[in-house]
Amino acid sequence: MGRSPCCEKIGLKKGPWTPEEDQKLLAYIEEHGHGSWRALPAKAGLQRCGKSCRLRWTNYLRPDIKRGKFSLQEEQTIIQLHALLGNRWSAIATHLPKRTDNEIKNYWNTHLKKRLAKMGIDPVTHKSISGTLTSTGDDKSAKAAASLSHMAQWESARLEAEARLARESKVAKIDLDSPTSTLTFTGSNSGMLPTPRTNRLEVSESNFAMWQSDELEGEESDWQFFSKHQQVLGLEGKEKEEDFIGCEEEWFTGMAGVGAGFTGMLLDGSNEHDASECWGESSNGQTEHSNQASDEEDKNYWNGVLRMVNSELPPQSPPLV
DNA sequence: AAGACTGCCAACCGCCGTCTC
DNA sequence: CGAGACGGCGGTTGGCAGTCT
Repeated sequence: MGRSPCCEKIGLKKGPWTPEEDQKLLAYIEEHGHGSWRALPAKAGLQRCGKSCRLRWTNYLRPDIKRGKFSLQEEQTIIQLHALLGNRWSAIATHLPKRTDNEIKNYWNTHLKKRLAKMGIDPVTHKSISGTLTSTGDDKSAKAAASLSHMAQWESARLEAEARLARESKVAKIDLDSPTSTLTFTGSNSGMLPTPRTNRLEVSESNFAMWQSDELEGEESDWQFFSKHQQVLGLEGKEKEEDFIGCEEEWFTGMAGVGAGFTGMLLDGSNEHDASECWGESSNGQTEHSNQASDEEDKNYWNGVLRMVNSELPPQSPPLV
């Protein structure tokens, strides 16, 4: 037997919201807070499903929503985070203050995805569709893909731990618009909260163990990858974060090809010529040069991603030089 | 001028994880 | 411990507006 519908369908309005409905919802939430969404429509005098009210509020009426055109900086952020996280719009939205996951999702589907596809880049994998990346004669792309996957897993684990902590510390009213992002492993400190001072996420031993146990079912290299960085992640302080970035040097060199500056090329001018240059697809024997250039771009690119994800820097700070 | 086509985005749908009893 | 309630998330759709023919 399936779940009962979230609300009685009969008599409930659907479709676009009228200004009057918006006003009612807004007024009610401003005065009482949303409380239980299911109970809200009746209390607010709305012929709507609670779910519909929640959606309207979170995607449109909330006062801290920024509407309108996405800036170049925001586009960069979306593309870079999508490369890391995939279609995890809510996670991406946490790094874009005042933007909703729905808006980001729409923007990706209607603009960015098409732009990538037009340039011959698979919007899902962020790799060249033509396969040029995997036919460069070395295993860089394979490494890169693996590394990207690792990063995604790593970030996923972080987000899960973050969400968990947010739940555990609801009373502490963590500001969800300021996502924690730098992992710090602690000892047996299961209830530890992120400290307001550093805005760091501290992963308790239990959370970490849970993640680890999941990983055990995967490739050993997954765990090795994480372990390798754990030492650095466990350290505190900005100088250690720099150590971490530095330690990524080796990893970055394996990243050549994946996302090789495509953010820049997307934003600077979305034509195939640019794409070819950035992807080192030129057929005139300048591959060596463009590989070097793209190595450098990769470092900048992924440094940007890491810095953004590890939001020691403000989310709006330029990830690319 | 009008019908066809396309792009965009607000809103809906259904699934999933967590909470509560 | 299991079932139902609830909120959140991502995929999809419907309708409007703009553009093309």
